[in-house]
Amino acid sequence: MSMPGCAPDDPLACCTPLAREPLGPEQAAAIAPMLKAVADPVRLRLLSLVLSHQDGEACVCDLQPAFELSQPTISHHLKVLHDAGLLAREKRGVWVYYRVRPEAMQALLTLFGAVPDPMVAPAAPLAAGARA
Amino acid sequence: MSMPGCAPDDPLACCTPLAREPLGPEQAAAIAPMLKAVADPVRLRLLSLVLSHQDGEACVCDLQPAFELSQPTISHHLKVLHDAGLLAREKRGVWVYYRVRPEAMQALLTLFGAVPDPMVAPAAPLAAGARA
DNA sequence: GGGAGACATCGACGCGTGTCACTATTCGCG
DNA sequence: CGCGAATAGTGACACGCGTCGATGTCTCCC
Repeated sequence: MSMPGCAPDDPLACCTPLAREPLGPEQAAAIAPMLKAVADPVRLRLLSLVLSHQDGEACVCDLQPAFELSQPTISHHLKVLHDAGLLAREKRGVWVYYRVRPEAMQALLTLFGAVPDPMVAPAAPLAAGARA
Repeated sequence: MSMPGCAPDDPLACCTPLAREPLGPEQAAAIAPMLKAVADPVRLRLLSLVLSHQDGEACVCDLQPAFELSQPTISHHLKVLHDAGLLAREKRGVWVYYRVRPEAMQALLTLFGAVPDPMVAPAAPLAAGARA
């Protein structure tokens, strides 16, 4: 109970696969904000835009023209993504460049990752009940 | 299904990787509901519970005791997950069994997958995406 | 057939959140 | 050194959503 990963407050380091075991309330509450951050059309497009942009980074002035939203609104969404750990900020001159954090993507992949048969259950007499 | 890929209203069949190209407003609007469905602690736990339950399925009476929520609330969350295409319903006798739809999980994995480490794949049609 | 249990639906309430106009801050440039 | 541009913060408003109690529907069992 000490180190087995999954600090309940660090969804990036944690993110037990959903299928591995029943998620505890604390873990769920820790992970949900990251998903809430992604669960918005504008933020989804922002992520996609940053990912597909030159060198994988983009500043607000690059992103805003893609939307019909005010600049504070775009800034707000970027802050949400940043606070959720999905985007990294770097200020260069007058511009602020955003970049997707690979750990976050990895965490999401781990979360929804299928239960890979070869991955776990070495000695577990679990009978491998599922999908036999 | 035809294969042109990415019908804008079918996030399950669609789900272009976020990093592949900038997501269009319609696509983002189509995918967001599925993510919104998952972006809730209770629903996250419900998914996890169903996935880890015996035979990968569970009825409401199996799930409700794990929460301190009313039965209608649990039913509501299950409906949200069902409407989002994440859960399949099957009524057997008096009980209703829920099961996670693998296509949905696959769609989510596809969405967040393909994070370009080596930049782009030139014209490679083989994709070879999965970790093989 | 009637009663009991499992689950869904409905209507209502309160909080969270996406949006905007306005304002503040920070930096480069002349 | 002061002005303008890029970005973030603030307060307000409207809508969405999670929750509940009450009620409806269906199915099994005696």
